[in-house]
Amino acid sequence: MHNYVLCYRFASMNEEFIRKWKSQVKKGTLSFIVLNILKGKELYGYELIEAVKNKTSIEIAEGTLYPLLNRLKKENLVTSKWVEQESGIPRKYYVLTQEGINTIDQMKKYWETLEQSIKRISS
Amino acid sequence: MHNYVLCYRFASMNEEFIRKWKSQVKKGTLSFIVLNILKGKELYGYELIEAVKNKTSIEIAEGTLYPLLNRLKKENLVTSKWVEQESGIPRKYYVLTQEGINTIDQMKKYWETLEQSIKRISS
DNA sequence: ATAGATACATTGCATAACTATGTATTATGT
DNA sequence: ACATAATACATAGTTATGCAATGTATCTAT
Repeated sequence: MHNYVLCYRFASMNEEFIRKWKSQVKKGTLSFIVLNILKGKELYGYELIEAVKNKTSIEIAEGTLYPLLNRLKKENLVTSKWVEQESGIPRKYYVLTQEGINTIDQMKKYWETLEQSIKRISS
Repeated sequence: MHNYVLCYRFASMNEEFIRKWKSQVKKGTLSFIVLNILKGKELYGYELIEAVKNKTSIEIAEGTLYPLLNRLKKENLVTSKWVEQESGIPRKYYVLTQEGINTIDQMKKYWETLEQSIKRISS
């Protein structure tokens, strides 16, 4: 009985660590992912959550995305425009700026170096 | 004159964004990197800073590494042992635990999925 | 002797993901 | 008709972690 309890505790500790780790990995990668998705086409916030999930299996909360989009806007990497709908709530579409495009290029360079380094040491 | 000043400001804003972004990318990747380096052999703290720099070009501050190693220790992913030197300050060597090895495997699976997703959307 | 490298460690700040919560509209099921 | 879920925006507070700054102590080279 004691053993079962202990096993459960160790297992959940590890899952907890992995859960927190995945959350930390998102810091930084998420802005890179969102900018890359916006490179293809203009999307609105709620749609972006679905797009990120479909393209990367990463599930993000609304409380994560909206502040992120506001930061990107503040940094002049994206702009936004309200678009009225025939029915329903208006949508705020996000558009990459030229500075945003330049920034993605710099991010990509760093990411590729990092990715290859990690591939070397983790194989 | 004004133009020069403006250009400089825009450039530095972007560099500042990239600098902060790189720092964010480290959150999460760094623990994965350190664990992977320790998989090969036991290292002490100061040596790890050099190893990370050599293998990934990532420069980390001591104020980053030592708290990180303490967290990994607290999570039972590594243990440490003091090793006296013939001359000089004793070194604290870090050793992967079995739980640490298991955790790396789980991290690796997540990382590879993420890496491939990002490769798809960023190319 | 003084500077710099080696080797450990902690404190406080900034950043960003996440949970919880809030508002408002539309669609769906019973 | 009414409740529930989905759509669509947003913010406040909590938590985790990188980093600059600072501190202690030893060894080496000039």
